[in-house]
Formats: sequence, structure tokens, C-alpha cells
Amino acid sequence: MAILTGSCRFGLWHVHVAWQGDLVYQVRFAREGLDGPVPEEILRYCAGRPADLSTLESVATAGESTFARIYRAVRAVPCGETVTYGEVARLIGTAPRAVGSAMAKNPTPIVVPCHRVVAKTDLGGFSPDLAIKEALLAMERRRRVCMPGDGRS
DNA sequence: CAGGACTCTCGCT
DNA sequence: AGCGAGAGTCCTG
Repeated sequence: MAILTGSCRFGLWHVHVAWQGDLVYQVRFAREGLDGPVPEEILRYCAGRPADLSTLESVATAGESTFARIYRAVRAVPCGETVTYGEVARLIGTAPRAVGSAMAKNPTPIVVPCHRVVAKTDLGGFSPDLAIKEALLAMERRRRVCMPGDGRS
């Protein structure tokens, strides 16, 4: 079974996903769409419908590297809530800056909800566009996209 | 060795 | 209080 690629819509953006079964290899935001399938839970999430992202796995969380531990910690953040870079850092015994680096290089946003990690005094960053982070957080706060499994890993 | 999606502490308004 | 500068910090390419 080969790796599948496809995209779905989130607001003005298209969410490109490379995946296979429950395992997600890459997620990224782009201006243009991409023909092909997307995991059901991501489809539901982007549509603002109840979704349980914990049923998916990300390649980013595998292993014992610092980044992998950071990604696992971030996956444990409940839907609709946020933590700071510093809190994540203290949780796994590293520096805030390292958490920032990990988020910036996160290969699978949404599956690893890096948008729930904010700076202590402001929203922090998000690429390719901070507006996406705001939109994701706003959606999680007002809609009922959260499911039991989300936040536990 | 350089450079981040940070945070703290200080010193000034 | 609120804001800006500087140093500390840790990981990756």
C-alpha cells in the first residue's frame, strides 16, 4: 500500500496530507488544492465537525529524541485549550526555545496540535500564516470539534 | 557555529 | 504598570 496524498479545505486554505492508514507523514497548508483522499478524522476536523484526532499517529512522535518528546507532550494538550512554550519545555525538561524550534519544524500540524502552543505574552508564531493559528483556536473554542480521545495520548 | 514560532530580569518611562 | 534591550537556554542543520 503506497502513501496517499490529498487535501481538504480549511477556510481560505487547503490542507495537504500525506498518509497511510492511521499514520500521517506530513501535513501542510497551501493556497491550492490537491486531488486525493484525506483521513476521515482530518476531514471532519477541518469541516468543524466532531473529530477524534487521537486515532491518528504522526511520524513526528516516534523515537526518544527531544523533538519527539515535545511532539508527544503537545499531543496531550486538550482540544480548545492552550499551553505556553515554556510550560511544554518544563514538562519535558528542556528550554522554551527548543520547543519553538520543534513547532516551527513540526511536519504534521493538526495531528500534532502545534497551534495550541502559544507564547507567554502573545500568540507566538505559525507558518505559513498566523491567521491559520487564530482560526484553528477560534474554531476549537466555539465549535464542538472535541472528542473524548483528543488530548490523551 | 549560527540561528530560532521563548522567557526572565532590569532599567526607564 | 508597560515597554524595550540583553542575556540565558537547548536543539538542529
